[in-house]
Amino acid sequence: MNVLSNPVIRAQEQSLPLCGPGSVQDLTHCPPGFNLSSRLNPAPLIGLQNGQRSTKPQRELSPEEQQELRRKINSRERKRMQDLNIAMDALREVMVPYASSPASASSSQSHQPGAPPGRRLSKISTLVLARNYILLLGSSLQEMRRLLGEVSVGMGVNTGPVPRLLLTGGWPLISSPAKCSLLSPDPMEASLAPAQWSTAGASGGPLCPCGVCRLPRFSHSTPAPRFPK
DNA sequence: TAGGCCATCTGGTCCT
DNA sequence: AGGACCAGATGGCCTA
Repeated sequence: MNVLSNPVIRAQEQSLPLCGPGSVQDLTHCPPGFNLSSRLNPAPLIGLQNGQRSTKPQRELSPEEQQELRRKINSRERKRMQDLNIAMDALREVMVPYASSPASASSSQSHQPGAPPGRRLSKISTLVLARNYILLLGSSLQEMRRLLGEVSVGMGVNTGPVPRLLLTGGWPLISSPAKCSLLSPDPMEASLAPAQWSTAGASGGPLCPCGVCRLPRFSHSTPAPRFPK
């Protein structure tokens, strides 16, 4: 989203009231009886008897101070989310080559002017894709270790030039249970054939039914060089 | 028009 | 006390 075009942010920068008359903030964000004062200085917290949480009386803030504090908190949270999005974009940038893009293009979704056509990966797609890619790399590493071990034994060589790290194993494969196959693919199965991401629209492949990842299932295509040059 | 995705606000909780 | 983190709520935008 274009930050500069966001009315709320504009209001923030212009110190417009978030709620109440003249506010650009939607009224639904300001429920009936909205009272910033009561929010920043809440009445005795639910579940805490006799205000056990704070023994010190909260300093009473003037409405202006409350607004200023709220603006400050909002700004911090906005910054935090923007930093998170920057990191997500960096990850997305790395993962995009490994995801096939649908035919449809979205100008607003492709936030980069020179970005290739196609929809950009959603956040959850980026994360799931990255996770599976990491697992795939781990599987490849394991297989490579195995092959190197076979070669070493076949040649009657102990370890030779083979890096110890490769032979010692210890790749931190994730073994925690997950709801869907995409979120917990069998690493070895994933290593058997190169995985290819497909889209439901393009390939007709079934979407994952778990409702969490909302991504197409892995589909194995014809073997391709595992380490293309 | 429904659903997906997203940004933002907000209050609560935990940590330093 | 202040900041970081989190989750729920909400509205906007876009696509099928």
